[in-house]
Amino acid sequence: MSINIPRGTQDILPGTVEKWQYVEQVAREICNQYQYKEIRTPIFEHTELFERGVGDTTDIVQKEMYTFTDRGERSLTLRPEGTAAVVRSYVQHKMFGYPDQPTKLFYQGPMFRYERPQAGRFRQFVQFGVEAIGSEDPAVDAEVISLAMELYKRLGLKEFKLVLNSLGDAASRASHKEALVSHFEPRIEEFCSDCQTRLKKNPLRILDCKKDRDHELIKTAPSLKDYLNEESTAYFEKLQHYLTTMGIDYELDPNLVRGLDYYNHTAFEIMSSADGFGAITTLCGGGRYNGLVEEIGGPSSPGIGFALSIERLLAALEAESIELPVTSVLDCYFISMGEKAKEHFVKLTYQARQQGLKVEMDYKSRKMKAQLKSADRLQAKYVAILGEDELAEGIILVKKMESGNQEKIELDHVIDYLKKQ
RNA sequence: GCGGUUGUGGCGAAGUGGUUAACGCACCUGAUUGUGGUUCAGGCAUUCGUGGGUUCGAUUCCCAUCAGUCGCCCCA
Repeated sequence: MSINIPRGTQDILPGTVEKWQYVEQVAREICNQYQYKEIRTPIFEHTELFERGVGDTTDIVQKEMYTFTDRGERSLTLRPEGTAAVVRSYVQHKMFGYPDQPTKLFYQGPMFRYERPQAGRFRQFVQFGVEAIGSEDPAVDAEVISLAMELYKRLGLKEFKLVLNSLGDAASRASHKEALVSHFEPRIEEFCSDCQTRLKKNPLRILDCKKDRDHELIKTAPSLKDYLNEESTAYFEKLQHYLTTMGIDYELDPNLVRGLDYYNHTAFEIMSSADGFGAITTLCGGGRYNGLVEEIGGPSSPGIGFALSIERLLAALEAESIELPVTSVLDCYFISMGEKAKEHFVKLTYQARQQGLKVEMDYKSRKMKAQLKSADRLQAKYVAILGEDELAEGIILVKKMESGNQEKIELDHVIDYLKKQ
């Protein structure tokens, strides 16, 4: 029995990998324009980092981490998200002391969560994310959000929307949570079993429940908005003002909550609204985390960032039938008839490639017809045919595939000829 | 962690309790001693995810298990 790929992971094969490369390239271009610099951190960290950074009450930490003990008895964890590690690095390398704050970073790489896979969800998935640490200014929030929106826009996506909310500061959040619990608790048995567990874990989620959405208590529930203090409200309004002046449309959703503990103030999601997209519509999630740097052991530094999944991005492109410009053509396919010609091509393909040409040859001594078929499949612009007769004459037949026109070229001049085309 | 659904060649996909497991695509070979995307002919699964059971006999029935897929929880 052969061994298969682990559950929830995927091989990205030629034919698909080009799409990934294209998306990654566009993301890098945008980051360069926005002046976000790439950071690469390990794919595993001390388990404690995520327990403290992500929050040990979250589902991620409680049941989704790939945690293992190494030979030195250290508890390590395959990173389930990127922000904690970036912040760890920010603190460890004292980036808060760098000139030109905020520190603007981006990362891209695999993340790992032990979950049941489904459409848009994997155990290993690739996130692209940015973090801007060291400034608490709604203009930075606006910049970060606009960066994410720009990526989808540049790739040609149309059916997506920005959803925005403010969670306020920690105090606002806590008092709202308390209010929610005392609002629902007396009659919680009227709600579904999910909501009953939500009451203790994350009461805000009850507002979101699909089953209980018509319950009167949901309509009369205390709104987070009413628990935002003056500062939080002003911050949120300023951000909205900036987005409006940038021409970025958004939708306010008071029930938008992010799953990780570290968020406060700005929370946002970019969601696909394309038909036929799976149940999971979130393409990108992000928000502000003003307490996180301190939590990780650094000086109090406010930050904001987002993470998006390349898998979901590609799925969204697919749902909208958007083709990325990734086709590749071959300059020339070398067709050999006979052993001598093939031997000559071993040298010729090498030389052609040194000259910057993209060429291929046959390695299976197939019939000319089969070789021409390959040339066709590889979208070769030209084909160069060499057999006993040509070798004797010192020439080679160069055929333009599109027109079918064919001419004799001196064997020593093929590369030059091809380069001029 | 829970639930639905599927599992036959490289891919797609029929099928039946019983001597030889359709078909399509792809691929290879030949018709055409050296010219592509057309045509025609031929080739390509000791085998129907895996293990066990029922049976004279199972790819077809039953059980288990694994995997894919979709959904719930939650999230990117």
